[in-house]
Amino acid sequence: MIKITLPDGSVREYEQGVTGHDIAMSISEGLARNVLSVKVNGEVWDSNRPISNDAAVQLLTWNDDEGKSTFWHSSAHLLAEALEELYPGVKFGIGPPIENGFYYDVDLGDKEFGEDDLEKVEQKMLELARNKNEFVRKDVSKADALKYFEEKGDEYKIELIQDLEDGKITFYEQGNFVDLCRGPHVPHTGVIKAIKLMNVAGAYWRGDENRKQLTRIYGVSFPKQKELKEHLERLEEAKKRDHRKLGKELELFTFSEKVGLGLPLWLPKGTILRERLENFMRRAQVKAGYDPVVSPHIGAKELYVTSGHYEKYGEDSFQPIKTPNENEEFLLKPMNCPHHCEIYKHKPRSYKDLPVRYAEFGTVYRYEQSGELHGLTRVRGFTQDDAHIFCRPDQVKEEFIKVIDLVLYVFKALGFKDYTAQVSLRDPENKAKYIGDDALWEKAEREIQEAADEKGLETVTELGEAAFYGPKLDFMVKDALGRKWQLGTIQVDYNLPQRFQLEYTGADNQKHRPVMIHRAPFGSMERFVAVLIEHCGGNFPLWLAPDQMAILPISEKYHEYAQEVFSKLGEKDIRGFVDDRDEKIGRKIRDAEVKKVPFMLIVGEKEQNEGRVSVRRHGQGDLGSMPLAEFVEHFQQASASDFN
RNA sequence: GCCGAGAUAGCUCAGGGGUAGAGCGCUUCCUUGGUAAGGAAGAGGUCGGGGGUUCAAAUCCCCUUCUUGGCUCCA
Repeated sequence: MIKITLPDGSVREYEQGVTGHDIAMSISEGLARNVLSVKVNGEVWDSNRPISNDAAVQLLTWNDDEGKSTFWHSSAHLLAEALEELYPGVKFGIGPPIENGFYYDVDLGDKEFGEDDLEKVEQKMLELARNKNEFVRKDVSKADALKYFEEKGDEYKIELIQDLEDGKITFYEQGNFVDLCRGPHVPHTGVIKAIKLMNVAGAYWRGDENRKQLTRIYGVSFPKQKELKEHLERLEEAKKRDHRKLGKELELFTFSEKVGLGLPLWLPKGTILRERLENFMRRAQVKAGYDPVVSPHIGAKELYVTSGHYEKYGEDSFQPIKTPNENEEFLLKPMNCPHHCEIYKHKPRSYKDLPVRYAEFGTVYRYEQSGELHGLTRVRGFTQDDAHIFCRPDQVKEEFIKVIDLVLYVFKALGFKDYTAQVSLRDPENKAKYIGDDALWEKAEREIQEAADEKGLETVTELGEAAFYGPKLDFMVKDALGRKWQLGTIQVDYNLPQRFQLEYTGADNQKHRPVMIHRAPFGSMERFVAVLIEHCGGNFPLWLAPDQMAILPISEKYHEYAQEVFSKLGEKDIRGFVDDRDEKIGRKIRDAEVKKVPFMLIVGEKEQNEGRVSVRRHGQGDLGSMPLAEFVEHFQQASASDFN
């Protein structure tokens, strides 16, 4: 007999060789039906795999993330089985579960796989699922594993097996399909009841753009049809919050082919929103001891040769601008830091002057690959809420922490709770991608982690995500459709001060080298606004809303009073418009609601006679009539409470 | 840049070899109104661009530009 400890701490005795399924059966038949896999001493196993020793066991169902992963991983195998039936000779790459579903990378030879094929494959999968084929685990030797896939002619699996250790290789078989796989899997294909293949995409084998591009088929599956339906409805809802859609509907920004791809045009309402954010940041920065600076949009090529940007990105950048006469070349600035370094250098610095903090809403231009452009989140011209802090080495951590405070303040003010703090380090396998010496990199990496730890920030570490001149602390946020974007970023940099020969005179009367901290709490105005739009679904906090109120006269007779209210509110910095169209009040209300205007002020005979306004709040309805002064007070309170 | 999908009126979209359609928006007129769409009339499109097939192309084929879902990249 062996002892099995369940998550609630209870211990039960079972025969040696008991399976997760058996354990579930001993609790209830219903549970046994729902068990997808089982966690044995922290490792996820098939629910039908025998347990031979005492163990801590957790039964995993659809309600556990790991249970879902098992389910989707098995769905990927089912997809592969369907593909093999429909397209004999297909070769397989990898087919993992992902956050919302699964995919399989396949080589279909000459077959052009389009979206029309998805439904056919989907039907085949459902057909195969109904066979309730068991997933059978088999240990195989490396030699046998290689032999199997050599005979099958699947070079991708062979490559994968070659990297595996002999003795630890397993195959899984369901129906006529055999795959290299470490598992685990659901008991049989029959539990997969609802399947939707979402889309096809090209994906490079092993993520290497120099290798063959395989066809990646994305799908999602569920144990119940209803759950699939709900999932698809959630996706539809999320699409309604897409900043590209709302940006158009609310007239915030637009693009023009004639202006150029990836070059956003800010419309008046979007510009107001953006300026309010900028002013908010300016005030916060004044408080935090930053000095504003301004630098031009271009800089001599030599500037970027010095900074290292030219060597690193010159080929993949907008090419230099040439002057008509002299042999001069200028680059559109891709970064503000070289300019700020030169500002730092305009006079000698004493250790007593540091830290110096230069802030600029600097517009930069980067040549992004055309396939990368995406609404406002990935563009070719954008404005960073940039600043560079020049400080002594002993001030780095303190300054870094102050910046973290600023970023957190900004996120809090805007109600961003769902972010990840990511420590972005060098790829240790590929140090040639970065400039600067190891010791300084290590020092910077240590300082970032320490600062984050001191702020009690929960961080994830990503290798290979550093900037080429230094490590970063990035604040990542997801958009409506779950795509991750980097917003705020803080970077410690020992390299640029060296390249620009920045100095200050220390207490010892010797020259010393300052350290630079690059930081942008929003990241860029464009991306930040995009994420903000999706975050609030276009219902901006009152203090940011482009139109804070709409004055809606009942009829033409009250236009004059409406104008009077409008200018009185303007004096109190409450912005909006008078809807003086020849429409009925119901219509005006509807239009203001659709445009997500926070306050609607209805004015007619009663209001005019008594100096009042009838107030309606977006999404809430009629708040009743009140004297204008009372509305101003109500507005100001509402505005302040929107500011977290 | 690569693989897939798409582009028809300002917006959202239908149509699919034989003289371009709807709803909303816009303009004009009627209506002067009380908390989510008042009525009528009208203007508006070389069906993204180029080439080909055809008696005839928005429609079929090829190329191209842009948009889009991914991949790679992201100072």
